[in-house]
Amino acid sequence: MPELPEVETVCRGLAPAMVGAVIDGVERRRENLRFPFPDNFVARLSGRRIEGLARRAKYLLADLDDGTVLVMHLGMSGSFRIETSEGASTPGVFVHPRGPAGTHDHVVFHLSNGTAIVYNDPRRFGFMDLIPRASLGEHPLFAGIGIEPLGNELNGEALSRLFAGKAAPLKAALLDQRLVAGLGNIYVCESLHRAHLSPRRKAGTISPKKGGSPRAALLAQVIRDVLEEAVAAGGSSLRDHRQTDGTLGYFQHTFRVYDREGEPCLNPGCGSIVRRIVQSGRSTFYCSTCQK
DNA sequence: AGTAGAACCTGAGCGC
DNA sequence: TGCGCTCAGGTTCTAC
Repeated sequence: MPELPEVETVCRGLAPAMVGAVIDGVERRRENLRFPFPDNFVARLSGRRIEGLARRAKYLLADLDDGTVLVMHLGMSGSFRIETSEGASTPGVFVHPRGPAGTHDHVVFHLSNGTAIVYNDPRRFGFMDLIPRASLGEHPLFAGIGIEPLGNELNGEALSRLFAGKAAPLKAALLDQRLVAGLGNIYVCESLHRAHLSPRRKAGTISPKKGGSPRAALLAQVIRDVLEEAVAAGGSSLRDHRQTDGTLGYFQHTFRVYDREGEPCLNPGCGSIVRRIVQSGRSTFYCSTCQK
């Protein structure tokens, strides 16, 4: 489910409820998600004040007042919702659309402001960890992670440098979190279509010369554009993904290729059929006429 | 160096 | 109504 824009949307939705609040208690309803919870998870969180909430790549980072960071990854199907003490009839409170209430609600943070932050994750590919702020950068999760696509580091020169000499397809290189951190299957497909670049092209060929190229600069720019537009739209709502207040993101209405196999390419004057291929075990959608 | 495949899970959608 | 199959936003491992 969540790529960078979805995690950013979740972060912005949770921040008003979480930042400044004290964690009065935590319900941890199972022993593990993708990984076991860290030792003494509940005890280490209880009584802590949340000083900030941020996103890095696809991770949510909650800064606690004891110098640790609560790290959260949503996997494929994780989502948060905010519940107030007034209950489900309160405007803005997410009511799960189907299934028995509470199914797949694995963690609940009870906050001093009366709200409960509920983590739901049917497939349980998400995980949570507690890491000292001072050593976050050296932690295996973050050491060697790639550049932030919405930060200042992403430009044509950076892409050229990162992809130089790589024989892997552009699609695989863009999905590699060690190079650029935060892109997922949807936004890679969309970005490559906008940049008119084939997902099958060798990554090293976007910039045959050192120091960048118009092609690399264009790719960097469309990645930023696509991500920023998706964040502005509140993310995509594939299947059961929703924002923290239960409303649907609507960026999926602007997909140009993703999940459009067999439908016409939307580039003006093209009209070729969008194709689906499999790369690195993932579906790739693209227009073989427009993307070279 | 790359890639294919499998693994971790549940649920939706489809053909029959 | 239900069975069996494929697919799904992520990541990480093994085996060629």
